[in-house]
Amino acid sequence: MAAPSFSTATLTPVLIHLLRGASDLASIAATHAKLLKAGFASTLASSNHLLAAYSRCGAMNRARDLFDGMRHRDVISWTTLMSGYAASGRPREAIALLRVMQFSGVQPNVVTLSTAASACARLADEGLGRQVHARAEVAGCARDAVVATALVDMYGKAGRVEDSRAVFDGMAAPARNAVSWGAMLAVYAQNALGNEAIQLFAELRTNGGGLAPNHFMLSCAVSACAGVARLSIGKCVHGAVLRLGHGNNEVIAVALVDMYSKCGCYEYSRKVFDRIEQPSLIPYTSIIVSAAKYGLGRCALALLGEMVDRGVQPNDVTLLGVMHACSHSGLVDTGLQLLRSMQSKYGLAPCPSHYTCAVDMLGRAGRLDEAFELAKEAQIEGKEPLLLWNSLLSACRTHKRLDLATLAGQRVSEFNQDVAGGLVVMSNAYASAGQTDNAAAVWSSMRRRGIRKDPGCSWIEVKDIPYVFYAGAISCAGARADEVLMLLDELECKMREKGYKGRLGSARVSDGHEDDGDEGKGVMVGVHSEILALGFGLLVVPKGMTIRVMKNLRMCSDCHEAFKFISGIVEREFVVRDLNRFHHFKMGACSCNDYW
DNA sequence: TTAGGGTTAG
Repeated sequence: MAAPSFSTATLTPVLIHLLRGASDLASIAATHAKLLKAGFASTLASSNHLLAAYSRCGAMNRARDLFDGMRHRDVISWTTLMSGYAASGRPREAIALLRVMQFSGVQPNVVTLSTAASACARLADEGLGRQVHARAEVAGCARDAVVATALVDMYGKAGRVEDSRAVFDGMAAPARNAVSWGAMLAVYAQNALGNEAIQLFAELRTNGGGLAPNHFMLSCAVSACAGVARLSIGKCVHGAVLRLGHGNNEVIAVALVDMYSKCGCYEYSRKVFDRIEQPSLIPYTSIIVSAAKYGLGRCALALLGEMVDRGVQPNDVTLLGVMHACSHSGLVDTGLQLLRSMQSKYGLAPCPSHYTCAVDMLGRAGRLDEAFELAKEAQIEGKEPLLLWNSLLSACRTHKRLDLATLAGQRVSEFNQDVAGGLVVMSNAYASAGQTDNAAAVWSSMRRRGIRKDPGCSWIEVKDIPYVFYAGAISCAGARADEVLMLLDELECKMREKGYKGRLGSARVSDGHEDDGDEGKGVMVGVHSEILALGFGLLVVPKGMTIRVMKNLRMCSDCHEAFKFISGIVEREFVVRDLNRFHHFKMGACSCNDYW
């Protein structure tokens, strides 16, 4: 019997099959050598297979050499190389190839253009993205499901949400599939437009042609609820997650941990986390960051220990979370130790944000000279030092160290970008020290320079509807506005009897955390937004239920005191989420023990 | 048949 003989015609498919399964450079190179030996390496199809294989394992230099040596290249060769560059973190080179390709007379197809759009998304480059969009229009494929979805994602990553939506709306209904819906949801969620995301998620039911939410859409929906702290909707989505069988999906679980934490329910976060079987880096980081927001420093430290014991390496975000937890629970020296040991213990160099956290921690503990030394030591470049000096400035104000405030204020004013926050703090430092002329000068300089600060606002969700309050503006309470003001008036009297020294509302030099409220139609000019939200909550949230107030800025110390008093007087529990953390008020005290 | 789209911590 004759020995089996393989012709090159049968050998090539075998080798190509080998290439497809190969993920390491060595085996790809070996197959490449065999193809060369068989004399088939230079056919277009084999070369394309080799290109794909090298690209898949990230060997872009090998792929490029091969590509440069090819006698003929078709649209697949070009697209394969583009895709390889985009996937290996070199999206700019991918886009550059698109130009050369067209120059060499090869026309891009839908695959090329979707690859190009996704490369632009990685760059978050709107200008390049628009060029790709225009090419897709010219080629007549801008409404192709994949191209359009990549464009939706691209505009979203570049922060152009309306353009994303226009592309999404321009897709013919049959072209819209689960991926395009998911992409649009992600755009809203990633651009802090949680309410729009929630609305789109609801639209899926009516206009989605029977599409069921998949794990992508669910994680986006949960994350959208987290962003706008919509607890009741978040719980509904959680229900859908369980019903649809995604209870064991780690990505969704992380989104849920984050959502419950941002909605003021740490216990639920913890429950969701505890159900994750082998939590990896991101779940651990997420629960640590949650614990930090609730001032659970020891708990965060325990979680860090647990993850290290399980062989999960923390990263810079994890350690920042632990430092915040230390900061929010008064474990100042433990937090500093962590900063000092992160390089030796975890191989991570401290980032500007770690220094900022440490400086903030020392500043709030009144250790201002140490904070100053650390701030000087931190060799930080770029935008970050603004935050660092700003936080120090704030601490100088609290602890009435005008000597250091002036120094920090100088550093803050060296930054030309986004100075509003810093100037407000500077003005408050003057005001606290009784230098009202200087305080007013800073304000007028801000007005002259057209610098505005985001207005402070607080909101409360009642029966799925968010009510947003601004300082001094009670109109959001609608017909109950007068009742709210009367209630607050009455509460203020009772608080005074119990020793409250602050003022719920009155005309005064702004303490800066809110500055441009209404002129005040009611009796309380200048009353802070969280007080109004609380007053409204006391009227409409049934007794026995916790009142949850969200705020976009840090709570001021006056309001914090007021909330403590009120919780004792009305015997109710309040949870306030401010910019940094949660405060749980109960029986006249706050869970933060006045660290914030 | 070798190339394409969406998710989680800060």
